[in-house]
Amino acid sequence: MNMELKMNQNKELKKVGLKVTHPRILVLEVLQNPEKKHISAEEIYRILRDRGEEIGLATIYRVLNQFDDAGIVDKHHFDGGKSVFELSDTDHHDHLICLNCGKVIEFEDKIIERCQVEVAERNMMTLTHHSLYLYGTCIGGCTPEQETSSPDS
Amino acid sequence: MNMELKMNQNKELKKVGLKVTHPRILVLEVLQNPEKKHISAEEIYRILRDRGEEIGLATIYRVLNQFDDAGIVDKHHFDGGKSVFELSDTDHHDHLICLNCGKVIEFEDKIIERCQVEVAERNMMTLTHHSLYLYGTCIGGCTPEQETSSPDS
DNA sequence: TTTGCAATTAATAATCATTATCATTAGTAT
DNA sequence: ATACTAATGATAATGATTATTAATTGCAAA
Repeated sequence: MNMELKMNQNKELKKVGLKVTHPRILVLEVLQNPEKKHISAEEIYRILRDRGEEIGLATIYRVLNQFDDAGIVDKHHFDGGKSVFELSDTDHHDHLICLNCGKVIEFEDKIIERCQVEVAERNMMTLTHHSLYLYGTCIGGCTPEQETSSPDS
Repeated sequence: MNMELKMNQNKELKKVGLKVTHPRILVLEVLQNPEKKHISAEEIYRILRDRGEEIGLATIYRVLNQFDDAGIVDKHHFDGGKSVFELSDTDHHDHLICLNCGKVIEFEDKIIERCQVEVAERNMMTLTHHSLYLYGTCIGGCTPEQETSSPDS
């Protein structure tokens, strides 16, 4: 890991009022991997342990929730049990998930966003947030166990 | 409970290839209450026990999952832990939930539906299903612990 | 109707993801 | 460097859901 990244991590943590500790840096580091932007606590734990780091699973959960509260990660509930987390440094987006290969595609749809606000207003409610997950299958086939994502519209 | 309802329940169960048993009728009965269309396994359990019925929580879960598989109920994952179930005899709809009073409003938005399909196609995927929950607060205030719902658009 | 048997049930133990506890350790402002 | 509070790791606890199992029950055939 290069120096610039570490600098950014420190600043990031200080900015949100969290002490710069080893576990927090490690978790941030894993989250910054562009090959795997959506990852569960358990997976982060495995990756770090395999790398030889001494870190507890409870700490991962604690740190992830702190990051979520601080607004630097987003927590998602895709179908199938466990939560996944992703750095929230990009703009808001929703997710499209392949049920075969697990690929996660990020997308943003202005029309959908606007309609949601309208639906809320029409029902005398103020929208605070939403959760939208689209599930489907890759056209033309795909092989299990991938993960890619790049905002799209 | 009147005779007509019981008849319908029997037919409903037979239609999907499930034997007509006491627990299944009881659960269907609770699900048919229009005052509380979205309800958790635990809540169904409490209602039936309070009514003096001898039924196990595990049975409720088993029956609800069978109903879900059979397509006669829909399972939802609103924010906050437990799943809620609802009879799927109405058309497809999504949900708008008040974070203060818990009110659940059903809505259907053709534009959102169409956009979702387009997003999937644009990304070379075939949409199989989706999960969309809007969270907000009632305009003008509301008191905790309600539940109402009626399809809207 | 009775019979026989596979499907279903109740109770309870087990599991899975996540959170709480608590004694120990480590940042950081002074 | 010191002190003091926040953070950590290990593990127990929790809450929701599922698996197990012995006993029961719906129901089709006789």
